[in-house]
Amino acid sequence: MAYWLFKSEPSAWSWQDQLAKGEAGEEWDGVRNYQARNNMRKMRLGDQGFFYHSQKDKEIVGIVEVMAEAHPDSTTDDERWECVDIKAVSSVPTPVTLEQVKANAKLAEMALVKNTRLSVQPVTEAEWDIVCSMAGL
DNA sequence: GCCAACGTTGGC
DNA sequence: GCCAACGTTGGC
Repeated sequence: MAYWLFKSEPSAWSWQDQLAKGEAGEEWDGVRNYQARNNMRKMRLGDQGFFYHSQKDKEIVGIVEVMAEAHPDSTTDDERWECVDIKAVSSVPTPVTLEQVKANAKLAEMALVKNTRLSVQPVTEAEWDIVCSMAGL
């Protein structure tokens, strides 16, 4: 199983919005970046990811699961763009801030730190484990 | 609100 | 195919 990180501006699509969708989940649409799209194409059913609030909060607030693999993005006719569907699994007991991630030398290679503008990122298993424990999981 | 980083577009 | 111009993202 692979791990990912989904970044969203709370004002556009927040963790609360995602939670409200429950088991129905939601398309992770609107991605217009090749790297992010390529990451989504690699996702498989059951893969898990962090849900990160950018801008104001800058923290990992929840865990999501891939419930549908890459398919055309319904928000555009441009067939270049695809998206996956994700559903909320749980909120994290203790949100992990960007500041905390930056302060941890073992997480220095995370795309969250190195490639700040990428909205859909891969997370290694080692990084996943560390962040989970920081989050109180 | 500013600005650095980076991706995309389009002229040549 | 290069590169300048431009637009967007996101941290500060």
